[in-house]
Amino acid sequence: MSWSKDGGRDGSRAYHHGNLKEALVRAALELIAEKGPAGFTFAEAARWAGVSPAAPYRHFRDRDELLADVARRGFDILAGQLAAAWSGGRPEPFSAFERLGKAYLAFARAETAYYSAMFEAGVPPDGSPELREAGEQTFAILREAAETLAATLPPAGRPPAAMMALHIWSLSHGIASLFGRGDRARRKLPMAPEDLLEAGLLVYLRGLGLPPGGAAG
Amino acid sequence: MSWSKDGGRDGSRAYHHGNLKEALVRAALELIAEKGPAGFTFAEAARWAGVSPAAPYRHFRDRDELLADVARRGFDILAGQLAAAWSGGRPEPFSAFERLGKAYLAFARAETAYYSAMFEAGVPPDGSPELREAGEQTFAILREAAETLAATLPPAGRPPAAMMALHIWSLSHGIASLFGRGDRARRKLPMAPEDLLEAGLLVYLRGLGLPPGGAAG
DNA sequence: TGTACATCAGTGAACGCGCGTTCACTGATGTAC
DNA sequence: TGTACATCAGTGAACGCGCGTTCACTGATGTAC
Repeated sequence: MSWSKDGGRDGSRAYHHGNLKEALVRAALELIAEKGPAGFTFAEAARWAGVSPAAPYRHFRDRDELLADVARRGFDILAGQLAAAWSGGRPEPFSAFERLGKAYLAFARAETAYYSAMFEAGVPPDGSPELREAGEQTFAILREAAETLAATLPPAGRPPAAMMALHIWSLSHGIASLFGRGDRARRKLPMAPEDLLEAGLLVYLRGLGLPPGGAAG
Repeated sequence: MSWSKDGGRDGSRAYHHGNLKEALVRAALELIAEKGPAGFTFAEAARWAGVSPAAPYRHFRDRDELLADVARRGFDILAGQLAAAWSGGRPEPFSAFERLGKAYLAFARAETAYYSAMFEAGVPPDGSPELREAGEQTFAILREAAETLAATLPPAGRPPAAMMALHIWSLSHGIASLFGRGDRARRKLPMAPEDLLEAGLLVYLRGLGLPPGGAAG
């Protein structure tokens, strides 16, 4: 499918890899998934990509820069999935909001390697402008969703939409980190993480006055 | 204060350290605080404790066992602080519950090294019976608090206390992990994490029918 | 279309370093009598 | 109270290993003319 750039020249490796940067990112993800964010080295990523240990230095200053790039890509992907789940709040904000939370959990489970690079590898959230930007764009989606939902709420005692977004993020993140991850650090839970989140969201939104006319709990 | 076992014999180091296990744990905490759970090695902990690199093997099979012991101790400490904050639900469950949440945040901020050993170092929650037990005892406190609080709630549509406990844990944990930590992986927040948690708890409990007669929001 | 040349993305050998782990050992401590 | 001995908790030297990083290099690619 890809490889069109190198391929064709029988089986021999081309001198230029052609896509080493992407290959290193994929290697990092593979190794993180296998051994956690700690157990991955620059040299090993190079080996995994089939390249000499000096080659990665053409693309990343060091291991940390590679990790930060992985985290940034993770935020881009997460933002995309959240946006798709939210889908402009259609058909109506309440159910779209629930999809949003579940998309967060699904990401944590399916993309554990990204998730731990983003949140648990010690990468500082504003270590690079690109990373900070990607993180903010992700949060912007949550915030927009919260704003749309807030507009359907009784105005009395309604908290700022930004705060609602932070609550939802924190709850989803807590559930994902403790119970929803795809690796061996997951804790056992007597129910599906999605159900735990859904129930929590329902209680929370009821505390805000919802549902006034929406779906019944 | 301590050292009574070795001390007295002028300034020379006694051949036996006397408290090496504790010293290694302290070394691990120091190093985790300084460089994150990834950046700490068995050999460095030995050096930090002023002991030869072979000495730790008398007390821990390997680095992972040391880390798991740090995590276990962390849960013991956290359980103690949560129990103290809850304080049997006195003077009344609602305010005690808020203290509980804040104690969780305080722990994450003040004991960042413990916190990351417990939750972010990749230590599997049931890697050892002691660790699992300590984790369960911690959760038992949350659960007891939730049960006491649940008893004050209107019974209609009240979720199981265990689920309430999980919601509160997840929310607190999410806020602590994202915004409340004491290290450089903390995200910026336009308010105190404690306030974010308090507001979230209030909404959640209102969604459960609280406060019927308790403190006003 | 062909040639010369700059640039780019790799190689592979080399280095110093610190880690994990082992080993035979030794000094200190505790206990039996 | 003193002696002999077992046990315990450390030493320190040694090892093989893989990592991070550098260096001069070289093959492939793109471009000017």
